[in-house]
Amino acid sequence: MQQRELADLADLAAEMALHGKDRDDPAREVMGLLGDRWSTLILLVLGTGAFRHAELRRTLAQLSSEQAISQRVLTLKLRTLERDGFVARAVTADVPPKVSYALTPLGQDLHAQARHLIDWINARAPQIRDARERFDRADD
Amino acid sequence: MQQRELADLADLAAEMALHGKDRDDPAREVMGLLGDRWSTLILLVLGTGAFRHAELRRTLAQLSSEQAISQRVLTLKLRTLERDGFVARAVTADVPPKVSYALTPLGQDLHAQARHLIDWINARAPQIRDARERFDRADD
DNA sequence: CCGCATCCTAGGCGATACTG
DNA sequence: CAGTATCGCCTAGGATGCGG
Repeated sequence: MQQRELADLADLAAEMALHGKDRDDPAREVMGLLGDRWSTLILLVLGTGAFRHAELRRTLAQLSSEQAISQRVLTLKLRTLERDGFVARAVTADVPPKVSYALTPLGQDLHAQARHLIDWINARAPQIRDARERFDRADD
Repeated sequence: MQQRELADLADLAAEMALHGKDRDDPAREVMGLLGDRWSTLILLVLGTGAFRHAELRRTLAQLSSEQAISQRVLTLKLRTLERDGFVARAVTADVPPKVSYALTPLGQDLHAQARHLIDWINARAPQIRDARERFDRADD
């Protein structure tokens, strides 16, 4: 049971690219995006079309059932998504200028991955809930 | 651009199941698992077989390049994974008793999802890095 | 309307020391 | 060896107020 891993572990490390800890390596960070409070939801909403900042904020509030994202955090999340190339920020030449956000092709691709994962989880939700119930009961 | 969403948003909400905020609904929490510092890595390692607590801790340390998980957090993460039915905890009747952890079938399934996602990200890593570089350069 | 700066809190995580 | 308890840090994220 000791030698077995030596081969496997090598590519595991490569897979997660966890050499240092805060490498600029996308793997951990993108996983982090999907796991955080808002990014995935933003992805889901932008998947339906382009949104302006305030409009997006209102929509997120609806979806999240009255619990709104602060504008500070929305700006932060959009910046991160934009920096990674998942979201494009467009500013009109109007006066006053209007800012709108939309998914890039890469962002649409990520959006698809996220949906796939969410669907998988939702399909397993009953199993998971059962497991939790059993665990909490056994534990007394 | 306003009416468009009304239909879509309904199932978006259902999809993420974000009714309250801290529902016992698995979707957000499992996404959170994948995004946190250790859970995915634990999944990856347990994907190669069963491990005892200390052994697992050492292995994780290797993979994460000398940055070890604290035993407190390892216990926490294993508990969460166990509670959700992804990991099974087995105790031998020996003296002294030995504890070992392994993936359940559901856990192996999640492991496969995680790998798939990681592979997707790694395949896009160059694009993402390019986007970042462009963003950081433009931003001055 | 968009974004920034400031302040504050809750929770994740690490370190250490202690029990069965 | 497995697990718990205490502590302290550090970051995500909320609230509010200002400037463009």
